[in-house]
Amino acid sequence: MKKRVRFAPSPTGPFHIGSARVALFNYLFAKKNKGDFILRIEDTDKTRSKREYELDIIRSIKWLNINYDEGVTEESEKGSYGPYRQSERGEIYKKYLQKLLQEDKAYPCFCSAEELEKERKKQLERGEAPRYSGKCAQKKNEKKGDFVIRFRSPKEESTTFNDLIRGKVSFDNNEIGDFVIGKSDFSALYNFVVVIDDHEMEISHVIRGEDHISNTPRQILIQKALGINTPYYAHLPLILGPDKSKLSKRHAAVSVQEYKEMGYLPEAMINFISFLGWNPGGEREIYSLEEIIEEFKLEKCKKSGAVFNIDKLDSINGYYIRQKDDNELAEMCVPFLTESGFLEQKEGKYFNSQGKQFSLEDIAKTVSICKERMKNLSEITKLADYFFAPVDYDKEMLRWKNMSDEEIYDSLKRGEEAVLEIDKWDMESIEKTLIERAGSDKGSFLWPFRVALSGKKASAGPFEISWVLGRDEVLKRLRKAKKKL
RNA sequence: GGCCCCGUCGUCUAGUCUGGUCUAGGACGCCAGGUUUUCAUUCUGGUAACACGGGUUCGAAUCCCGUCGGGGUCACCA
Repeated sequence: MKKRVRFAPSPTGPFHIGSARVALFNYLFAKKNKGDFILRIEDTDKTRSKREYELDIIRSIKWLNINYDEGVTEESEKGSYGPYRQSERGEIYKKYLQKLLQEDKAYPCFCSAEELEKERKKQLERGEAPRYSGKCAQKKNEKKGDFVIRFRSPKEESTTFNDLIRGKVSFDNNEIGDFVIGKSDFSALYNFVVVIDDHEMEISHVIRGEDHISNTPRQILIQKALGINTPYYAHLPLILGPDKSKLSKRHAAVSVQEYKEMGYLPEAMINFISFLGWNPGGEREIYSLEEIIEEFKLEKCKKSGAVFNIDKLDSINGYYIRQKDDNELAEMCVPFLTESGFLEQKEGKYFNSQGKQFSLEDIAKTVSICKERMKNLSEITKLADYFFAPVDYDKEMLRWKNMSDEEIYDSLKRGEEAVLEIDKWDMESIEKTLIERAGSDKGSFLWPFRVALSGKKASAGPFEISWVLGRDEVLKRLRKAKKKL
């Protein structure tokens, strides 16, 4: 039988990194097993669901290069099991809800919310699992006002399923109680719609977060009542914050969009996230998406949660940045440079605030000498500011060790002469000439030179900066530095 | 609190199923050193863990039991 999996997020907020991982694992499983991956939008909660969040989900998944075979797209939807939005599947749920009602496997409950809340509190105080008393379970055809539809769950025995990651998981049926599956207008609730959709969409494996474990017996009970098959279940461990609780906004940035904006590369995110709670075994840690698919096995998933370690992400991201082709990297950096005001894009050309024009090639050169210092794309603005804007710095920064002002001035002057001597403006000639001129005391020559160009204590090297800046600009900056003394 | 799940360096993990090759390996971080004008890159070395207690066994990180610890979940949300 063909394996079919789904990722079923609710569009109730910015797309979460934890959700992204669930989506990824479903995708990996589908690809590895030549199955189908479906994106279903769980928007039964009309008040909280928003179209903008739905778009955020779709775009984020796309940005990560996770493709799905069926489901909601930006424009419409694809696949033959639709509609893929639960808000559009009301009639389907109604049919099943009525069936259960007719067979007396579910019943209307007229208890008021206040009543229920009181009961719940009491149970909680007594240290019991709150569950419905069953007050309306026996009353027939009471017809006054709104009601909810409760599932008549068995009071004896237990429900057990074989989790593909955790093994046997068992729940006492008596702990479950008669839970609500729908309302008087025949709109259906989560535990019910999931079962119906997974069945109708012929989902074979449900791969989701550990937080759904306790919903699983309820869903299995509904499947039994309906006489439909139970899919395989696999519950992934959660992504944790530094305090080991579920990763949330108070720990770190949690939306995929935020990571994109900070300048993390999708391939780095994928590599990092897939190795949270999963590992192919062995010592290699850098894998492309294709390689991860090739290695992917559900059984290799860990059972325990994994702390989201931003340092590790940074290190992986830095690695991917260093591997990137300069031109490609330049294009990826442009949005960050324009966003922060260093460059302005006009008719496909780039200008700095002084009106100086930069070609993409210029930017690529700049990026090429900064990239080994970048942990993420946004850092280009701090690392390369002196290429796009005038430098300003304190005179003292020019001082190498105990040099006197005169020595610094002399050093700068020698630099100027050297620059004039360089015949061919390429990296080798620049380096060769400057090194020759530096003599044995490289620091006292190279440090003031470099600071004059970059205005920074830490930056790329003087040869590299010179190469990118060009002779005229280098001369200009050296002269400007001399005037400070 | 009830129920469910989990427990190898600070963190991500390999090893656990199929006990011995594990005086527990790798990565990130951190520390020290080499290269280097600076920072970064890179290279070398170091730091640091089988939660605890009982068993079973010639032998346990690996199997069993218990304890402790952590997390998840208990809606007319999903």
